[in-house]
Amino acid sequence: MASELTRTPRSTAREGREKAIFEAARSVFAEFGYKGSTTAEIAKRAEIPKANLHYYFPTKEALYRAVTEDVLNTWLEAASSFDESVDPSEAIAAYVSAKMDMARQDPIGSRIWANEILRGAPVIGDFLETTLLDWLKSRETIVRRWIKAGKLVALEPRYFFYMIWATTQHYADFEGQMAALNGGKPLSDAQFEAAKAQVIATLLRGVLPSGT
Amino acid sequence: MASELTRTPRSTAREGREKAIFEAARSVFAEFGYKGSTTAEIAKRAEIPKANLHYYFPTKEALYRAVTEDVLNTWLEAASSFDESVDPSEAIAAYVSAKMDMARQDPIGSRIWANEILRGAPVIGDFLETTLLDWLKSRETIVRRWIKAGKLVALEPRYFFYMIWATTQHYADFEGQMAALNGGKPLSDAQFEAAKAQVIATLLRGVLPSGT
DNA sequence: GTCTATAATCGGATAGAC
DNA sequence: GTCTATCCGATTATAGAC
Repeated sequence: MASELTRTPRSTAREGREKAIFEAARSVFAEFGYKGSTTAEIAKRAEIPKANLHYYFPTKEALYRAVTEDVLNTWLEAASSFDESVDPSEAIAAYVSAKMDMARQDPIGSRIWANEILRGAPVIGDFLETTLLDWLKSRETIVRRWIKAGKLVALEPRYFFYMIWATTQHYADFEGQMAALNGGKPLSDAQFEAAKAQVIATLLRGVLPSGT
Repeated sequence: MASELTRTPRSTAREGREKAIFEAARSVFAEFGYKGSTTAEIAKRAEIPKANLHYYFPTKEALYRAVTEDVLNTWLEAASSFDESVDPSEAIAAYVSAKMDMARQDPIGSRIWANEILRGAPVIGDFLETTLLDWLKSRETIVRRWIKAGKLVALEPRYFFYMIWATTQHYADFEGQMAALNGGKPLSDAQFEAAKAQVIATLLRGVLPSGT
């Protein structure tokens, strides 16, 4: 019938509401952390009654876990950009660039991660000890190979990755501080691109041998 | 009398309890942020009844403000280490070293700051826009002078300071993540000193002209 | 000054009407 | 599927005994 053809399919309506709740939850969890967030505030930002939220996500923790899992998947996607080149300077530039773009496009995801670490990582602790550690170890091997080949100065790869993570995620996690120092306005696209270019340049200069 | 001489003076007893509450509050606020923290948990960690806490600090917010103000003072103390030398390489090394030591010795202070920024800096916003911005501007002037004198490569000073802040504070804010990647144990003193030396070396190499 | 008891409110979750 | 009404434990804060 007409109603069958014109109305939004049931499953799509559900997906739309779930997505609204999900996005609202992301913004609240990013701002207040798990404990400081309330289902009432999430429901308010999703513009639905609180009870309705509990219909789609039975508990606050289930909603938090769904949000967190999504953040980890996004992180892994960006991580893959490290592999796309064999030359250290290209690999590092591509990875840092991807992480900077991620900080710009999805600062909320980065903040959810930061809040989770700050409270002791009760939910993503396993991910850190397994998937993340595996990723890190395998990339450390690549970096050590570069060092042996004289393509990179001698350094402990792990602390170099920490430096990359810190610097890039700072543009997401401390966006508010940067805005306060920028006349109350977030970095413009031009400012951000300048920052990104400088971060890449300083990091590369810091680890590539002289005269490269 | 004997009791006058042997017992802890009244003011000292008060100071001791205030300090216990203060330290407990620091650890709780650092872990859960303002909203996620409860006065009950703070009282528990201070090992006093909850009502007693409210005697010394009338409200949760008053306690939070006291804790936050202390963090800002500590930050400013470390900031002064940037001035102690005129040579860029020495000034930068001294500042980064001081910030790294701060991250190691007072990670809680750094985490309180991070949590405050993550929720939009409602309490320290004024500090950021006035004192911190003034500090940053004056140091940018110094850095620009070095660049003009050929002592530093061309760069936007602000993003360089962001890089220093990000990298050093990462060792406080993401200590939990680093521990998870280090077999569940925090960085040893030796590991931390190696990281600190590498951070300084990479940053200096990244901004000093070739052959310095 | 200290602490027990409690008021007042908030927050997570559910029952049950529609 | 949706939402109003509500339960009940948690949380901030205070009153008032000691």
